[in-house]
Amino acid sequence: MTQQGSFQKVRVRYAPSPTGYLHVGGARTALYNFLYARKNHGDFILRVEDTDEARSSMESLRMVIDDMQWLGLTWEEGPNPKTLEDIGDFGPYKQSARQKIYQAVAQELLQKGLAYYCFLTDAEIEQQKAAVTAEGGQHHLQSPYENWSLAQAQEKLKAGDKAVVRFKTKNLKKDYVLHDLIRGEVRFPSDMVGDFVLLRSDGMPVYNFCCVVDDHLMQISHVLRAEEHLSNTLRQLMIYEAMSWVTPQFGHVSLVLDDDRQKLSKRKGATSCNQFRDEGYLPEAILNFIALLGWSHPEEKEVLSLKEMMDSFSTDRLHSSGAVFDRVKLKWVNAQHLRAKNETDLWQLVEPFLVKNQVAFFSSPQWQNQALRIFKPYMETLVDAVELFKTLDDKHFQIQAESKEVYDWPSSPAVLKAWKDVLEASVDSEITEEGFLKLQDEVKTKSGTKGKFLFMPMRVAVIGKPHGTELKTIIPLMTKKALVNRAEIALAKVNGQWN
RNA sequence: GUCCCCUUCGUCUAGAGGCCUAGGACGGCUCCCUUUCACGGAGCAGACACGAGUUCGAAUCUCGUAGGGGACGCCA
Repeated sequence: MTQQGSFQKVRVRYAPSPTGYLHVGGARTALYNFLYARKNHGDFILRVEDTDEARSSMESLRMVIDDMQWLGLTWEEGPNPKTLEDIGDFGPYKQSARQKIYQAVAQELLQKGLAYYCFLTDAEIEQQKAAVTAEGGQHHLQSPYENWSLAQAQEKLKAGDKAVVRFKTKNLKKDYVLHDLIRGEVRFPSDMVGDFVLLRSDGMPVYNFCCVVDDHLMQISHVLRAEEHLSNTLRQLMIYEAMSWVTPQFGHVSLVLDDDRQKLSKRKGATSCNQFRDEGYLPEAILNFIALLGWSHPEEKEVLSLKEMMDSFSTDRLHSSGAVFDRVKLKWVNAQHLRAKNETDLWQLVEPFLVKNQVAFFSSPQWQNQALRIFKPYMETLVDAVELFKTLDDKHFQIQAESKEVYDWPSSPAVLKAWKDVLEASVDSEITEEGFLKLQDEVKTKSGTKGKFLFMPMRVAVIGKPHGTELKTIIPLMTKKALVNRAEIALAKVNGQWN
């Protein structure tokens, strides 16, 4: 009999296999586990499932850990984020370093006759599969070795033959019932699976086996994981029963899908956390957005801080159908978090993007704060700052094609001429908001225009396009010299040709 | 193919038998604010996959059908 529940303390884990970047689907699973731990004053453990030696790498582990750090999902136990050395009392936390543990458990199952050495080769398995498929039957593997005695098998092993250890699924109870936190009662017929591998022929354990062993040994109380593992749970339940171990509470969250309702794919755009970081997304926005893909706040709040999520998280608000990853809504969520930041903090985030794109800026914090105050409502991501700040950098100044219509107005040359003259006549080297308002009045009188016929040509002469920020707010951020220079370029253009 | 899971506006979701003429958010559209754009504000359109039951009453419970997804590895 396997029991469910009855653990001293909430202990949850996120167990990535380090075979690439941290995918947003994985990040969501990590987040749910993290939130559950924080809400229930439990432990959050990072376990590294690196038993697939061919695909796992230290570089990938590094990437996953960096992304988790960036997101702010911290763990009590697992690899130290800097040194990668284990922290915690239940280590090692890398499965590749736990082989002896798995082998001991496998031995116990072997001794009890609940598992057996199987010497079937790949070719033999293929052959058997083909034969069974031909007659349309169920293709569970039938191993001729399932009833061999341990001594018999060990002799063959000594002779140098390679064998895997298989779990024996004959003689088990008819079906297994899983009480899933999200899906309720799920019943699996035990003949759904055949004798599955526990240990590979090189002694390395296979996922379903080490997962159970580790969850038990690490005293994991709750397992929140992706739906793709739902049918694996049957195998795991069988192992728990064979070892008479108490099972944790399982909860299977559904998959994150692309807009074509397929599993999220790279072809449609970013899918990994580091890509979103490069695209100017805030970690709190990513967290907020992915949390809402399958979970909802009790008061239906949409813009949430990590703290608010930690305080209000519960598994009963997790739901079971697949969720499409809507990049448009992610942008909106990002904009909300971005606008909630004060200018000083925001500058810290924006500056690296400007530097990377060689956009010049003034070092004065007053200038930076003022610029951000103006640009914030125009920004959805940090990269948006690049185009915005370019308008203030002379080497990026150019009259955009969309300005042509404005320049074709008969009154526009007069406005530009007046603007340039008035600017040059001005005694100040920096133009304040009040100063600009005076100049603007002069231009109005001199050119005899008003409304959009006045403002649009002037805006083109300042930022290179007819739409954008209010002139009186942006002009104080520029030097008179730069403004005169731009006015000259604009005037030359309006008098010349559009090519 | 077999087994398992899922199915509410285009998308994310609220909804635990009467509070549902189905609520919110993103997106769309309209209007307001505004010299433009953006922000902000107000409003409009838009969904219970289908079919049978159970019940006085069903988005909610049951069963079927259809569609989607997942698993069937010496991957995780």
